[in-house]
Amino acid sequence: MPEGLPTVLRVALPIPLPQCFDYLPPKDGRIGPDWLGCRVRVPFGRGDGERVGLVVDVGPAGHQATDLRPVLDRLDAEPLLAGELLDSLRWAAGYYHAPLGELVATALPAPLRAGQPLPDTAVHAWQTTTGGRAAADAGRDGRPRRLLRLLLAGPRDETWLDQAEPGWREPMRRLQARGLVERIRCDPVSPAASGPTAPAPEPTPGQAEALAVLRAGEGFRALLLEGVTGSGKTEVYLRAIAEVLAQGRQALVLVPEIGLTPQTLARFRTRLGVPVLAMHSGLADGERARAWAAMARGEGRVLVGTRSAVFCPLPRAGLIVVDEEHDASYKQQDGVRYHARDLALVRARALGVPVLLGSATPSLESLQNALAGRYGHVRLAQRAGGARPPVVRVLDLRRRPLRDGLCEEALQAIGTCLERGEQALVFRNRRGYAPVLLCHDCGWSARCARCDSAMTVHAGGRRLVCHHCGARAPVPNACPDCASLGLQPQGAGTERLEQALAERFPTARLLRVDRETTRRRDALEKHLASLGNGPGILVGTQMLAKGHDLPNLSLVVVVGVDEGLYSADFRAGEKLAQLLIQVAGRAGRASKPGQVLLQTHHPGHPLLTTLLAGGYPAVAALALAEREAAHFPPFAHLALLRAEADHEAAVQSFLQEAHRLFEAREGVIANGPMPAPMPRRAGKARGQLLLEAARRGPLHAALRDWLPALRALKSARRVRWSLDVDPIDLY
DNA sequence: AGCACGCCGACT
DNA sequence: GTCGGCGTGCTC
Repeated sequence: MPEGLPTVLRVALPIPLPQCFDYLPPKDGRIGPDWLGCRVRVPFGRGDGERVGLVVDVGPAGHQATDLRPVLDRLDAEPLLAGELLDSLRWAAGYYHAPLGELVATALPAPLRAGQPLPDTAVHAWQTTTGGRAAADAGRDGRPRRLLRLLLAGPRDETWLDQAEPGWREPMRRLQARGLVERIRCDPVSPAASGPTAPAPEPTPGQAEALAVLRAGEGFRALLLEGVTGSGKTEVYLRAIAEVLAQGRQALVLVPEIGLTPQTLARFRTRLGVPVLAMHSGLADGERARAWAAMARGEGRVLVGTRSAVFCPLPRAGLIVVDEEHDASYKQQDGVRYHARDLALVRARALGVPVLLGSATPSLESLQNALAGRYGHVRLAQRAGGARPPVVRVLDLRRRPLRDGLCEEALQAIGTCLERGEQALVFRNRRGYAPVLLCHDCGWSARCARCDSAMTVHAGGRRLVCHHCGARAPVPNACPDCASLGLQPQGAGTERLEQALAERFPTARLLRVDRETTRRRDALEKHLASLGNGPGILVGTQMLAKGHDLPNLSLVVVVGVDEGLYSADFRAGEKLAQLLIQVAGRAGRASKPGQVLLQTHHPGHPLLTTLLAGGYPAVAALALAEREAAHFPPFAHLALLRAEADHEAAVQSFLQEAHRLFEAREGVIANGPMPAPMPRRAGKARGQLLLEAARRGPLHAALRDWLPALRALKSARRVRWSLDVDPIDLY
């Protein structure tokens, strides 16, 4: 061993510092390459602070080692995070310019982050004992005896019992106490009983083509599967996953935040015939850790999860699917601001497996990759089962009176729809009663004291609420500026629409779905189930744009299209088109064609005329041409430095100094400081600096040099700042 | 991010 | 005379 350079463990810690930390072997132990990827408990900082970190390197100390401390404990006998996943985390740390320790912390479920052992993932089943088999015919009829009879046919695993016999645990325990049944461990890969599987329908030509493309190659390849609602994208996923399972490999399916419903999971389960693990924010920490561990051990075969599931280990990976790949919920908006779809691509490449990106309205990024030949591209044109696309009409609002946000023509269409015994959906992307409270005499409007935004009128016009900071206030009796009594709620949110529709159609069933009426994930399903298939009206926000099939829905009215037409955000057009297509897709899924009405004051706007004439592909082509001309993504790459502080001056001086530090470079432009679209929010002043580059290389090289200098700035200590690589929203 | 150390205001 | 404000510096 050379002098002065002892072999140390390089440990990544969950701390916002760019470097890793070197530690000596534990007091009595030796270290070797087998430590790589294991968690360790280490002393950290002054006093008796301790942290859990991950060994990411074993080798000679990076610098002269005089003050190194030994690790306290090794927490894993076998590496927890190594190989491809650790490599991908390293890549992500470099790409997002975040500390590796923070990526590791993001990838691990909370219990593992805290140092707990990898949880037990054994699957347990129940079977009868010899005594139990003898006793099955004797005794009274009842629940215990029914359970006993059930087990006579063979052992049943606990997941199966949960579904088939809710509340089975208590009677089963009593049977166990009488020595009639016993609990056994069973092989998780071939569970004792996985229930019946549903037959696969015959694939359509489009589906067959997509599957053929997937089968054609070996190793990594990306396929963009573009298909309208109801064209059978899920069927392609299911078949592709089934093929992967048949080879004994694992599949990861990413879904948007609101897409992970019990129905989705049930569909996967019954078709695939293997346990399907779920991972989403509604899960308890222990459950997440169990799903993660099951995948890590190769026992879990299929994982369906939201954004963070992209960090699950896949030792026997066969396929990654990203459903609704354009969905903004794949972008993490705090901490390490990663994009799960992009990381799915990176991991698929590193794992040497195909990745399937599905959407009715692909992101311009993915579309451009497909057009450039980097991704395969299959369009599923027609809806399965011969259903016809909805008829879209624009309702010109100019010079037409609005009744609480709806024009007479829309109201009549809703009436006709109800008379036919069908359902109508009124879509409005604003909750509350009215977006603005205005004084008709002097022009005053109610604004939030802590944000640069108007307060929304709620509770039928009695309360003011700020949607950005949650501030509440009563609606004043008179205008605070001119004492006029002419205060009027302007515009209509979902609450007002609901009220107006209730007045106009007093006997109709009416259901409002927004964040106020629907807090929990499964509440949406319950609400929709309560509406049933009978005639009725749904009023709601984005939450209604997808999920749950509504076969009797034949009319969609979109209120408030105009806000998206003239937004400052360069992605607004893309987002509006995606939303309109998603919502329109709700209409007429069964045999009858649906109708979609768009209320607008700008019937001639190119986005609307293009959408009507050529659908999403035409809008996307137009938007891509605009982006190329304006040097915006996907034809340029962005990074956004955001800052916020109590005082505007702190934000400004930090961003100015940051800009000054950013030396002129070939191929990278720094713009700003520029005001955030909402310069003050929840009492904090906010600002930003935007970096643009035609190529990623120079941008990342610049960031690598710039960030250490930024961290050293005195003014950086007076603000909260963060870097967002590939920002989705410019604020 | 924590956490400790360090120099200046209103309280027992 | 002290308790405590958060500015600043450091963490293998």
